[in-house]
Amino acid sequence: MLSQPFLWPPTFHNYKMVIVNDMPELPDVEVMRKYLAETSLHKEVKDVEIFDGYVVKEVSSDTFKSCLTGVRFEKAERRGKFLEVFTDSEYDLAIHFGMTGCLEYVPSGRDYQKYVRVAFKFQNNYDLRYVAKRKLGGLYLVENGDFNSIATIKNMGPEPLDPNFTFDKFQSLSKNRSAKLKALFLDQSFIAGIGNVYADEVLFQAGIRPQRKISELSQQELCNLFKMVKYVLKTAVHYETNFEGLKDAFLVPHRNPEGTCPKCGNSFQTAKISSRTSYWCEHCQK
DNA sequence: CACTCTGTTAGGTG
DNA sequence: CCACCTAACAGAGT
Repeated sequence: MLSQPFLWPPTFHNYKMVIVNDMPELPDVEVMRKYLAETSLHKEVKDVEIFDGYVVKEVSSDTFKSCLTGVRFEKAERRGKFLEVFTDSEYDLAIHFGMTGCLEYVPSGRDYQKYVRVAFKFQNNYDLRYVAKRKLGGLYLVENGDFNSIATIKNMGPEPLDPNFTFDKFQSLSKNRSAKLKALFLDQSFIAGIGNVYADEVLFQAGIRPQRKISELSQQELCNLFKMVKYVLKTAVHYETNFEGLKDAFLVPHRNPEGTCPKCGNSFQTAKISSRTSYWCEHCQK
């Protein structure tokens, strides 16, 4: 998503599509949530077209289609990297975008782009289409708002931007954890919604290298790390993950092999940590 | 052709 | 049983 600047910002009212190219994490899913809420609520779903049943999880395509035909989407919430769509029926919908998923709201007659997997066709002759190049995400049918029937959601750690997620909670979660910080932030059962890119960003803003362990941080470092979790995600949501607003102070827009640190100008270090590529600044992160 | 990218989980180890 | 680690998968891009 972050590497598609020419399509930003998404325009809700003339229904320009939201394209997520890569790596939807909490802020990206939040953009998608707003997009769905702006475009797709309170309209009857006349039909559900499933082009690739692989992305429909846990129930058959037929069940999925028949349970959601005739409903209206009433509310869109987010839990970690999941979008939770409440309908006016006993069935609700959860959407995970995997690595490459996105949504587009377009007139029903518009040609299908190559990777449309499912289309919800509304009464007003517009579609909400789930588009995904790689099929790592999926659509889940849940009953009576019980999103905890999805194991990943059930096991999720706290929602980082929830005001109830306080430093005390963060500190107690951090006790007895010996994994590298990078691996810890990738763990959705530790804190929900952070992925490879924003894990690097949080550690960059906190000035802490990804290989370190949470048990060896000073109280001041731990406190700062907690603040940066909130700050980074809040800022990315504020700018709707648009690079322009982030490029002067954030690592993310420069997170590529040629990129340099926006604070000191040095090249980034990269390494595989927890089998994921990490970027960090040797000078700014200790 | 070999290998990259990442979110999630399965499976192994201690 | 849990914390942790690694491999595997999806597939187009390099």
